[in-house]
Amino acid sequence: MATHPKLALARPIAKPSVCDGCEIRNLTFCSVLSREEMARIQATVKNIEVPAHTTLFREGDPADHLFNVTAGVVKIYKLLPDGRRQITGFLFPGDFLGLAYDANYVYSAEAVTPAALCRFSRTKLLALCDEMPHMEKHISATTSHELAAAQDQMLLLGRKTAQEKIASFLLMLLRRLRPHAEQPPKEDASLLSLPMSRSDIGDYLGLTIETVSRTFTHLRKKGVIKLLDSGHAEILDRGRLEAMAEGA
Amino acid sequence: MATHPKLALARPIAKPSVCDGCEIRNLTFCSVLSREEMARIQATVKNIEVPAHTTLFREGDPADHLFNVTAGVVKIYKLLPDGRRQITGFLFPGDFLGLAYDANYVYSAEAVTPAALCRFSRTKLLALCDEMPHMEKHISATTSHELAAAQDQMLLLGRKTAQEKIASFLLMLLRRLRPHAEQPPKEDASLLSLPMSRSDIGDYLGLTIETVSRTFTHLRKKGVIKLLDSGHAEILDRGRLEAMAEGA
DNA sequence: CGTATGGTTGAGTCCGTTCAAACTGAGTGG
DNA sequence: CCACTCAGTTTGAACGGACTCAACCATACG
Repeated sequence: MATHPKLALARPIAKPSVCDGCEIRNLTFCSVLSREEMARIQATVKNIEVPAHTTLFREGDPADHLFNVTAGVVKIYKLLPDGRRQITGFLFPGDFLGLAYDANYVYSAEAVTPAALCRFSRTKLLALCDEMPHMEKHISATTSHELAAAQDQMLLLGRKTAQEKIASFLLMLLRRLRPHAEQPPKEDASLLSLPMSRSDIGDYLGLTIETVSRTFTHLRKKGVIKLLDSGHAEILDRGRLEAMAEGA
Repeated sequence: MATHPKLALARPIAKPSVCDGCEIRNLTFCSVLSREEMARIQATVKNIEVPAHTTLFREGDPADHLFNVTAGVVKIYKLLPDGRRQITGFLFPGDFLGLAYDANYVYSAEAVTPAALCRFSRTKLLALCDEMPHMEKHISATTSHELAAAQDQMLLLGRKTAQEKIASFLLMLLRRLRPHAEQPPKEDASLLSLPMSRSDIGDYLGLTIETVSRTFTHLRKKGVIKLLDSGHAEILDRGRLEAMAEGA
């Protein structure tokens, strides 16, 4: 699969004040923090960069850390004993990561592309939450949001056809992934990068790789999308795709 | 389907101090409230009782209220335009209900059995959250819990077979539904009431009613469960069922 | 180049669906 | 008390969408 070597270097981390130059700060709970509060957070944070396919943690591991994705794409997933896998989410810059039930992670996390993350000590961040209720509020709003998204995904997994699933997936990516880079809508905003493998897409949508591939070609033949290469697509008829996603 | 006429009357509501006698208080955020805080909450709460199949609210409705289920079973679900339905959860006494994205419900809710609920004004409860951080913390912990459950359900919907789905479902009910009434484990704790219709079970598991029915009989013929009537079952071999639920 | 990995395409199969009919049990009214 | 209805459930037979198995193709890499 086409990797994205530039991504890992796209956001050089300035050592002295990591968070000041943070381009995705306004997407996270950091956006509600004052200057002093940011300083306290920064004392507990570590910026990490990982190559693609790095496992960040596994389901069942002690949940020592929480993360914010700052660059790249991360997937979270659960496994059945025989290896069947369900990807429960793709995470993009600004997304929060590390939900734990009591003290252990309830899912595994792996970098899809080269990725950068802010790593927090779980206990320290939770302690800071007690002192900064507005931050806690932001996090809990995020969790509610994720729960709503999870329910949408349940509808998709339980009741949509392969074609509807793929259409929904492409639209989700279009919403979440700013087209290619952070350039303004110069080029048509319908260009879409598919950083994850067909296998990942299948495990996210409850399909096999073959069905994913066939459905892509089917949409291509219908003239709804254009496949540039396996990692890039263009949405030719967004309205049609939106209709398909809801089964119309 | 067999309704449960006794349920609606099972918890007589004493007008003067509704919450004092609340049997499920320790299951909700009320458990962390002091006496004075309870009094403030009580001023905003209304106890409602509804017959089976009452719609509490619909997806898209203005989210004016939040609810705690105090008796009975409630289902929450989402619909596709053509009527396909995904039930995203069954709620039991103690469960919290009413997640809203901005100001509108993101799912519909309907009583499965006769049910009783505490109804809160959303704005008032959110205001009280600001003053009672421990209550807010409890609610947000609940939301995290629900998110973890939602991810389990995604694994089920995306990757499990019909048999594994039904096995998982029965075990979920066994965990959530105290066998029959609130009597201590006098009778064997493997008795299970199935208050929802086959259609509800199907829409919860991403199956048709026929497949649900067939899978039940299949499990019966295997000797894993016993079907008393369409609304009651007995788990004969829990270990086997647990193995089946995970695909072993 | 040859090899490897991931993606596409084809053929055949199967699990769950669809369509259809029979059954069950609760409620109703003669 | 029984006949009748009706909604929900069960069972049967046939179908089909997605899966499995397998071959082929494209791009990356040593």
